[in-house]
Amino acid sequence: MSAPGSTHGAAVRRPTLTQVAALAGVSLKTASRALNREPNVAPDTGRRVRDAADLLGYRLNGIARELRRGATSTLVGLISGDLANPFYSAVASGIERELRQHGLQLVTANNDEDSGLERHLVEAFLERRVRALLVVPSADRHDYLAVEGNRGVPFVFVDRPPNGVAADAVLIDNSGGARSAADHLLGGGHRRIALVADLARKAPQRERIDGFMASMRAAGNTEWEPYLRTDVHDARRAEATVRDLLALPDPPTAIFTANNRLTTGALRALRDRPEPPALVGFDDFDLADVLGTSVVAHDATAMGREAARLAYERISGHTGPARTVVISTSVIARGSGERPVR
Amino acid sequence: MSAPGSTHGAAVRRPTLTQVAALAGVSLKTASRALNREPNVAPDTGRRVRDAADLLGYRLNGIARELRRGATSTLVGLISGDLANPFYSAVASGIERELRQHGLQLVTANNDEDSGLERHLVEAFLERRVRALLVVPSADRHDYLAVEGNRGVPFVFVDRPPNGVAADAVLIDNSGGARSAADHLLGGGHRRIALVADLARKAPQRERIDGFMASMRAAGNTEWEPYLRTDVHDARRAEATVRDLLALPDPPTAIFTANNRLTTGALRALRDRPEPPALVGFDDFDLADVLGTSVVAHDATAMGREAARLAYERISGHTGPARTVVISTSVIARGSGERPVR
DNA sequence: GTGAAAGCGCTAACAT
DNA sequence: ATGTTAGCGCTTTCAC
Repeated sequence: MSAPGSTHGAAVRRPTLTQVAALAGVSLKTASRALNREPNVAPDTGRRVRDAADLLGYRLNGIARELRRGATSTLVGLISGDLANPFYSAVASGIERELRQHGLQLVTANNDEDSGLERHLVEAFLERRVRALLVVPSADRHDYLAVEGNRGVPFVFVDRPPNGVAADAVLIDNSGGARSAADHLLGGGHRRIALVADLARKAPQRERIDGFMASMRAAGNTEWEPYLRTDVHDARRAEATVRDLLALPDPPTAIFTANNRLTTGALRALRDRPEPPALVGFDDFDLADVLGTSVVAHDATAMGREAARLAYERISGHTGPARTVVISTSVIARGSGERPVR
Repeated sequence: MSAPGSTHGAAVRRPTLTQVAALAGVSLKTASRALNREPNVAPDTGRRVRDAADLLGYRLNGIARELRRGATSTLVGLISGDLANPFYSAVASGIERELRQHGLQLVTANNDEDSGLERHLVEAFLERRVRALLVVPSADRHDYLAVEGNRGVPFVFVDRPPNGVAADAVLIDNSGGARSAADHLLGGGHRRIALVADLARKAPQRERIDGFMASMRAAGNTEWEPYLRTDVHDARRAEATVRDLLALPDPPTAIFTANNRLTTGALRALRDRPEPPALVGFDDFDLADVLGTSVVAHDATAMGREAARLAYERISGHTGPARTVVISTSVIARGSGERPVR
């Protein structure tokens, strides 16, 4: 026996509009009109229909409605890395807020940084007839999307540019951000500056590396070269990498970490060091202020919001060439990046 | 003129199964069988159909399929607070991973801590015929859900218990966690212990407050009483509250903050203090190790995973009384909670 | 191994 | 102001 209010009685088939109409003593279409608050329904009829609906516990079948209205849902898909990474969750949060304003809902999926899975997810979303698809792509090429865009499903690339297909994108000024970090450290008199970066084949990392190098070149500095470390993919390896750097005979006097995970690892390695090197990290993070960590900051939530906005404009019928929105960066000096050369 | 590979040509209506069948020269049903890899299709026929589908850029219409199959989607809804809060995003990440194993997809929505909006979102999800609904509820009562559960949509409450309706739930051992934090501080010799808590009307906070008080009572300690601060709802107010506490004539020698946001605020207030009080925070967080912050930890991702598991069992037909899974906590000593009494 | 007909629950078009 | 008919794109009978 179920307790009163139990949510676990036997599943009862949901009532349909036909049943509501029958109970209210009106035709199907009248019931539809009444529940959708369309004009041309007598107030009394409307009330009778709504009472019948309440009595039966009727709830509109969105699937049937969507099929009839043209097989297009109110869903927008987001394919990204793990939401447990604060960068992705900040992006998702920005997207969700923007979409909600337009009555759209966000469906999220994690690509596990696997391009095969990513493609599979794209297909699944398209089958579900999402109105738009936002992707923080893991795949290196996206040719297979070209045919889709022409079928009216707008794509927006987030954080990483499209490759092999023209599509809207929202990107961070990676190169500029990296240059300003590098200049910041050069300005402090540093010459032996280490760069710890993630997978160099991903565009954002490549741009950060290139930006950093451009600054060094402009300053006529080549002393940084022995301290370049790329393809460091998680915090643990970043920690080990930084420890190794500091154990060198001529250790770097400053370190630039190219994303939030790497900064975390570096902070662990620098912990308890009496005379830590200067440190600037790409991506701001919670408690960076308390830790006194200087960063290249940007607004990930705004990035999500802009991506959702671009998608919404396409959904609303905007046509025209692909657009790219660039999110600016700024150096926030909190101490770690201003440590003197030792 | 669109560039080749442009995603923004005119929207072309998607081909239907009927068109694929016509092109392949078979009947609608045979095409359906072939694409769904059902038995009883000649290999050659199957190939012809799939070629036709590729040629047309056919993609199954999931909406039509779902309608025909009984108007139930492969979506599972999650209604929670802002994903920008790492607690919620960790929960979402755990849910998403678990659901994916079963071919289900996660749809997220933010309730903005507003019970009216929450109810609206519940209705929207039900209209979309989600298979299950996971909620970190903001509303205080959930009676209105009772009628829904009986219609076969399983509800799982996450982090906060259902009130007014029987439903599955995944909860943290808030009381036990708070007691162990309190005991930890008492064990360090502290007597004037401040408790900084969020909205006391939310169950998790109330339980943490009650657990803390129970420990104090058991230890015969009443000295903490002047230092109780509740309804501190964000990091900024937590920072101010802690500053105020420390400015008292007899400041507390230890502080217990009842969630991650409040701990963040407290850390800001304690920053640069020469002799900070002891601090233990509820909820673990990134970089707590670097900051040396002692916490009551629990596994938010596991919480999401358990919630998804409960939901999936209901979806798969499990009936029976509502179950509650309790996620255990543990104190992680990192220094801040072990500071001596001064 | 293949096909014809019916219908999921709703809304659009066209009566009345 | 209300009702009738048709049909969205698919899967499910049931027949061949």
